[in-house]
Amino acid sequence: MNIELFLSTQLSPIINELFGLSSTPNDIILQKTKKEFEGDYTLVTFPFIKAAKTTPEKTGELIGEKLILSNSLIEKFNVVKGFLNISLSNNFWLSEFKSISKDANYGIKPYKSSGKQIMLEYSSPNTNKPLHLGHVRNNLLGFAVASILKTQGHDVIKVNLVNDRGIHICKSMIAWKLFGNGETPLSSGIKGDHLVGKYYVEFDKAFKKEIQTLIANGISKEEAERQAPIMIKTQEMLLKWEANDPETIALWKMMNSWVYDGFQVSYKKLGVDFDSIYYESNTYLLGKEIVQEGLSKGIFYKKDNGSICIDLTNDGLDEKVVLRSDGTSVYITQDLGTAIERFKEFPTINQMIYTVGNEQDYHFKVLFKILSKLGYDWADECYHLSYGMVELPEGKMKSREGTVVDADDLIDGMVFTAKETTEESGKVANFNDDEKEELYHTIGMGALKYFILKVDPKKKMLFDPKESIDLHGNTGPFIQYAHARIKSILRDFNKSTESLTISDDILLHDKEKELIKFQYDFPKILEESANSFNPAIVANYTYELAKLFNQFYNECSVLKEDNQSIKDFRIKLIESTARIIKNSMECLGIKVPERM
RNA sequence: GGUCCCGUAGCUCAGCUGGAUAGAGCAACAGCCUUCUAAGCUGUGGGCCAUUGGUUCGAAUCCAAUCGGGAUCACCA
Repeated sequence: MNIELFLSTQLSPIINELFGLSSTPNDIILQKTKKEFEGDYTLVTFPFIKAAKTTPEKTGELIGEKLILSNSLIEKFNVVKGFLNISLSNNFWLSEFKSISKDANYGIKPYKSSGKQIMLEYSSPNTNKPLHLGHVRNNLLGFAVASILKTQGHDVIKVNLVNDRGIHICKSMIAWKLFGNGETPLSSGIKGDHLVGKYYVEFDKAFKKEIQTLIANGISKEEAERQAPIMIKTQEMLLKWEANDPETIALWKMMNSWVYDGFQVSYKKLGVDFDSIYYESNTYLLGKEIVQEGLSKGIFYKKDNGSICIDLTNDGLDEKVVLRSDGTSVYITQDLGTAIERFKEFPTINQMIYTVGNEQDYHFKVLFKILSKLGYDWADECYHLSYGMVELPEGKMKSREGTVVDADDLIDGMVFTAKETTEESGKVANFNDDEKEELYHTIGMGALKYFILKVDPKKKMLFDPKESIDLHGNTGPFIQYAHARIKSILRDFNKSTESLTISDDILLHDKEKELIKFQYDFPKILEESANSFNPAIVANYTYELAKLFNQFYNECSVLKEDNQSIKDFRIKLIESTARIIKNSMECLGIKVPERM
């Protein structure tokens, strides 16, 4: 039952009758009663006191007295200033719980039941360096949002557009050629993406050195950046690549394959996956015809120097080049082409989501605006899932300067911390080695994923490498622990929970009632989280649920409860708590252990 | 300079479609394991919600200005 709707349907006629108003149930806004007051839902009566021509207290009393007579589910009320606190009956909550308990997928709509198909792009790494903490946020966010959208019955297609070509890729290639001495992942024992990343840094070092030499010879900084021999060689390499030079292509393929092998390992550790992977080397020429189309429609115009532009100044944006004067593509050219191509390839998709950092907010504004001007009505269905940067105490991470938190190091470090803490606790004595390894990974990744996903994606977040990610308090392992505790009780119970029935005459303990009320909210939480593309809502909800369980656990015994019907009910209650914890953590890509 | 985002406890974050005395966690301090897993529970201290105005019965929340931080405005991606 939708409780708010039920209550406002009761309330609306009462208010109309009492005060001569003409409200509809939709106008009646209820909120959950704050913990420190008695009640389940609260109506704020301030808006009615003018019509009621009396005090807020009296207004609440008048409404409350009528309300309580209207339906037996409404048990009692109290008034504090302008707040009418309404309590629903014990039986009402019990019967709500019965339907929650019965539904193994409570809150989760059947897959593909909405009829909506959504393509979600995320990850989209460059193949010149390993993944760092910023990419980790992108990957976890994209994966989580996709999972959450699935709970709403949407068909979600996860895609990865790999940035595998361009001048930055050539930088690693040229540095390897110059300084690598044939080093390979096999010969060096270095993970492929890290090896390529090493040469990306090498390039930057050599480049800077050359610039300094040139500047010492009296050349300006800008000129030096252009004249640096290694930069010239890199540009030549890019031209060769575009001309399909066999030797260059072979080098490019070899180094990229190293990177893919490396990424594969990292993706597996992160637990993310894709339905399809695109490569920019296949798509970078897309979009040129679109430019011609826009030109003939008069949406774009050619400047004197031959470049093609669009004027967006009337839309609060600037003039934007969509094709260079030499006829080559810019970044937005291929994004236009890729978008149009995707809607051709998947004519049934209703929405396209791009998981990309907020430093590209402007780019996506321009992209969607241009698509709209070109007459593609689905442009309105394109959404930039923009997330804040991960910053270190000293500021932004920079790959070239090596001031990044490496993804693999971070993951391995978390798993190690989990191992240390677990071993210290002495709780894994009867685990075999495989089970131990799996548990350490589950806990370590749970801590890392939760740490990242609990913060609002839109906001930038701070990570201090000196302070390791916590395993206590508002953390992933806290939630995992609550789950493991429940599973431990259910194991000790050692009977099927299937046949247990929930009695109608149980007087609910405060914590039991809170747990039911909280579980009742789960579908709305998923919906809200999906609508706002915000996994943090699910994360924080799950933490609150786990905390509530811990409080319950502390105050109420399950297995040692003498009253059989209360005991059965509690078994059902914790079972459904565990299920919701598991399902919501799954939305975040976090596993929950059976024991820890 | 234009545009956009952000300033909440010492630190990391919730709360922001306006509502009651602004919440968690970490860190600090004090309690709770012969009782279903103490990665837990309970309590204490800690706040001019950046500042100033405005709208409102009511503002951390909405509006404006100011100060502070960041991003972006490439024929880079």
